[in-house]
Amino acid sequence: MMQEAGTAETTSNGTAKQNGVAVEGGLRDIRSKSATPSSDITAANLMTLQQQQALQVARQLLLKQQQQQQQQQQQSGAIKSTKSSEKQPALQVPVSVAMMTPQVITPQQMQQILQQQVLSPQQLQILLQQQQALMLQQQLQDFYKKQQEQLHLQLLQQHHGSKQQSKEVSTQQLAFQQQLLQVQQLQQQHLLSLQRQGLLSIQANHNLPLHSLAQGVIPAELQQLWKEVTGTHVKEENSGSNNGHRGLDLSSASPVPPKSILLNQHATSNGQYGSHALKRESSALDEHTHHSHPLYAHGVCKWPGCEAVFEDFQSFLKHLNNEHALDDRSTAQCRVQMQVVQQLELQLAKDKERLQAMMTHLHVKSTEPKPTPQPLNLVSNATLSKTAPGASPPLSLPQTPTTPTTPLTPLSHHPTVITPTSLHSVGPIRRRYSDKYSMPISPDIGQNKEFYMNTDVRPPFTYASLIRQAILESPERQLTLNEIYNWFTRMFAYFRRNAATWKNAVRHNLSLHKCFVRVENVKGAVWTVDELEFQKRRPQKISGSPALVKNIQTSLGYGPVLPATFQASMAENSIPLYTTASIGSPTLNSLANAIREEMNGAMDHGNSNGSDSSPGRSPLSAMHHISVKEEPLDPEEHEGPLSLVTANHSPDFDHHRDYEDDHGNEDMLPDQARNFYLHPVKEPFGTGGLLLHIAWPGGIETRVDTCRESSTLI
DNA sequence: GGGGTCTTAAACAGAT
DNA sequence: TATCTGTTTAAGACCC
Repeated sequence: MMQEAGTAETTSNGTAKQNGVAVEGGLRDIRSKSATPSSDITAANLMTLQQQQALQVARQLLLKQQQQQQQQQQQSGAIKSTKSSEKQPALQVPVSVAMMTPQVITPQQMQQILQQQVLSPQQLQILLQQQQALMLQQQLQDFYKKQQEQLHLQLLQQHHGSKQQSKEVSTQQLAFQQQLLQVQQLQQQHLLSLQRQGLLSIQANHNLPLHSLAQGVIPAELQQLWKEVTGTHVKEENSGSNNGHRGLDLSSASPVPPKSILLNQHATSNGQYGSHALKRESSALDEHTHHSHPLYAHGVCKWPGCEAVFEDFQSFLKHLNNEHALDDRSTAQCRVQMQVVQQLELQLAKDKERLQAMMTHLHVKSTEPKPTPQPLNLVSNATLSKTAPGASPPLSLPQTPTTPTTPLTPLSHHPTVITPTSLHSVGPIRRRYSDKYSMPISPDIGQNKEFYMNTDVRPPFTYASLIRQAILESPERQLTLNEIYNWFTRMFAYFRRNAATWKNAVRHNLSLHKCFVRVENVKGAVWTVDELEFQKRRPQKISGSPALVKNIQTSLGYGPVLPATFQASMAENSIPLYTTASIGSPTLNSLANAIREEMNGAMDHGNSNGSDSSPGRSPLSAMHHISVKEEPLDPEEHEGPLSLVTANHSPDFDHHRDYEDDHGNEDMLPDQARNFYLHPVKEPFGTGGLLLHIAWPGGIETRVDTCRESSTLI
């Protein structure tokens, strides 16, 4: 145990820390080490180009602002203090210029200038794109117009009121500072309020799949951005630029995102935020009185990147006021946090919309009255008759394969009604393994690879299945123990922590299951999968008992939803049980999905009999509309691009369903098909493919090579 | 309630 | 000696 703990420290890439920064940093490290290329490279490059363009625009605006500011200085005769300007770092000049120039600038320009101060071009590019989506820019413009007019008036008054330039400059600066401070304080109040909301939001959604942000600014990038920002200011502090009075330090006046923008940012995703801002302020004060603070938990300061430990709440408050006071550093941190929250909210809004559409879609489907709920030639009409008409098997967890915000894996038992609650069972909560039995592990991993890689969610597979998958994915179908470890950590964020636990479990499973064979190799001992042994367990117990079915499903990876009738059908048809081995191969293609779909169709029947032995379904089936229809199938009834009537030649298995490839593949199988039978003839350890012979009416056969993802007429 | 499966924890031994 | 690897046992949870 102690040894394993040590292993955890050395093999988890330092991700044992639960704070976001550490975790994300670890993820990034792992990603960079992973040989798997990112699928977002093209999109990322495109985004980078767009961001660079935006950056150029921002820089041009900065130059214009500088030029205009210089011209205005000459015209007004105002003497700027060269001393003060020289003091400011080059990067801060645009900010000061932007704030001090009594010229009206657009909110976009303002924001660009503001952010130019503390963020790198890449960071700025990201932020710029997000800022451009804001809607209350006109209000901001008006706000700043007024502020700048006041500043300008004050400047002129002070300018004419004094004849001594040095004194004039100092007076101007003081006025500027006062005005800026006033504006900043107003903005900061809103900023902190919103930032606090953002923190609460993040804490409340601690298990939010971070991968969901892959489409936008991924957390890792934000964390990196955050680190850079923090690092920048740490350097500034170390260089002594901070005078110790951060709250009043205007030497490097860093503007705060305008409050109107801040409000808008939340209003875009939640219209209640703005209206409740004051309430939250007051509630926050109440919380303070009870020694509860959103930025304080378990004696640790929750300010991003801080994590300072305090013995009591008062110390924390003191720390908060001193270390996180109103200054450019804090505002920059707030901006970053704001972006994080905004991204989360945007992503959440997208996913909510998607979820709503999916639920609506599935609700319509599930409530559609089936013309005839029972297919022909069903083996178990008695069991099927238990299914009420129209009570098609509910789809447990609908998700789109393109955005694995949550895994495409049904983690809960079939809910009668799909509710958001039923969909929120994602998380490290240990699920009963009957769920896992139903997982076709390879397709699921394929569909949810990004999700599992980036989200600390326990994969719904058994250790044995995962080990087998790891070994089968290897080129030589053999891995050392350490390589298996690496596969686990590479493929699943969940296994990047608690290494002592799961590594022990891996070793335990390797030793326990006969299907894992240890082979002495040149480079040491490697583990292989004895597929026959892996499959043998199933026929050994084939006796029609539930245990048999469960074992079959476990071995197949299709779970207990696979009805015994279909197993019997497979046995009769001499369909090798290693069919799924090819499915588990990297060459999985859409036709393998067809096989799964076929099985899922059978599963549907199994589910419809009300048996408790069907708690889960393939995640793919969850994405497809599957329904039982009476033959002949009316093409008009089909909503999907592909209408396939299948009638297994087995007398024990005959069902009809709609089929729609999850990739929209319409030409996979002709809809005139009346009979087809899976005839896998390949060996699973060969090319990893699967040959299927599909017999069509009229003696036409289609041979499908899953390796080549092609089909040819014979 | 019993059997089976799976996870987790732990102890132990041999190899490196 | 420390760590890794592999085996084994036990307990508990869950499902049928």
